[in-house]
Amino acid sequence: MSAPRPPSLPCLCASLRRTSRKLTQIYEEALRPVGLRATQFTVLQFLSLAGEVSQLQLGQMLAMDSTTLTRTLTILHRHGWIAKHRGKDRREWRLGLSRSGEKQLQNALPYWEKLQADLRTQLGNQRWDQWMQMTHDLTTILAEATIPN
Amino acid sequence: MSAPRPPSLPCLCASLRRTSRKLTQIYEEALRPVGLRATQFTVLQFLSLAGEVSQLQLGQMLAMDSTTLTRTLTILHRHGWIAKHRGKDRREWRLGLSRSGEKQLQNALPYWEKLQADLRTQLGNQRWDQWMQMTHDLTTILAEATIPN
DNA sequence: AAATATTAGATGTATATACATCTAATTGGA
DNA sequence: TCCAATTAGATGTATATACATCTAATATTT
Repeated sequence: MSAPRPPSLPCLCASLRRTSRKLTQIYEEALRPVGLRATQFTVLQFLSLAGEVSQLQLGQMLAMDSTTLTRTLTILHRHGWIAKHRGKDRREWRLGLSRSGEKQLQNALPYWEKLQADLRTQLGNQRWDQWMQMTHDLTTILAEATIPN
Repeated sequence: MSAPRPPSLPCLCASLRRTSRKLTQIYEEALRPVGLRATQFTVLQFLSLAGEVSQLQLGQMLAMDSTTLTRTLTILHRHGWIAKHRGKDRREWRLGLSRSGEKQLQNALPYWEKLQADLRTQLGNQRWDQWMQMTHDLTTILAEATIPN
């Protein structure tokens, strides 16, 4: 028995969150063998690409509240995957990947790359590219938008 | 000082989740006056539109694990917004809105409608419609997709 | 420089989310 | 009918997420 087709939802937030849940389930299944959750993989990969940043900067770039990052970083640090030291401003953390964190990211990358490739095939190049572009665009627009009260 | 532009992310999941976080923050701010979280509003609105469904069906249509719904429904029921009774199959719940739940949804709708309208303006009709379509489409594709191991 | 305001991150709390496992009810077979 | 297998939802646990509030450090004002 196949699942019923998902109904369309009138709320953009509801519709996007539903897609996000579904996609996250798929990515987390793929990353389960390496023991990374979607958010954890995202932080590791981002630090690898962006180099050293503060917690606040990391939060801004991922549209994640800084206090949310406190919890995520605690988990990653507990595993030994994060290198952190105080900045010139001693309130802030300068964050990067530890040696072990680089290693863990390398462990995860093959699973991630395979899934990305499989999804690209499923969606077709055009739709895949459109999604990559549109998610980035909307994030940018929302970051700059002034929503009236 | 304006926030730095969000960098593009190579991971579809990361990019979509970032958009989802940002959009959720905006919707939750708009719904705060009525005391509803995004997920809670979604469930109330969905039940209003779909009528009586079981917990499992609700979960399938929202791409939400049934055990996640147990927690969300507990909260909504505590507020008195959910009507539930056992189905012919006595393991399942038949779920609907209570009188008070209808009322609460009505309270929320003006805030939701205003935000939807404001966002439609910000994005432009074309991009808005594209988003409504693409989120629905991707959810459908992912629900039917067979991702290789 | 001293007092005040602001800022970075931590902590308390509530909800969101899903997996593993459990219980109770139902279904399918022998 | 009786038993095994399946199924709906509940519960335990871990993480994700953000707001309100707190502390310590920095920046601003007088």
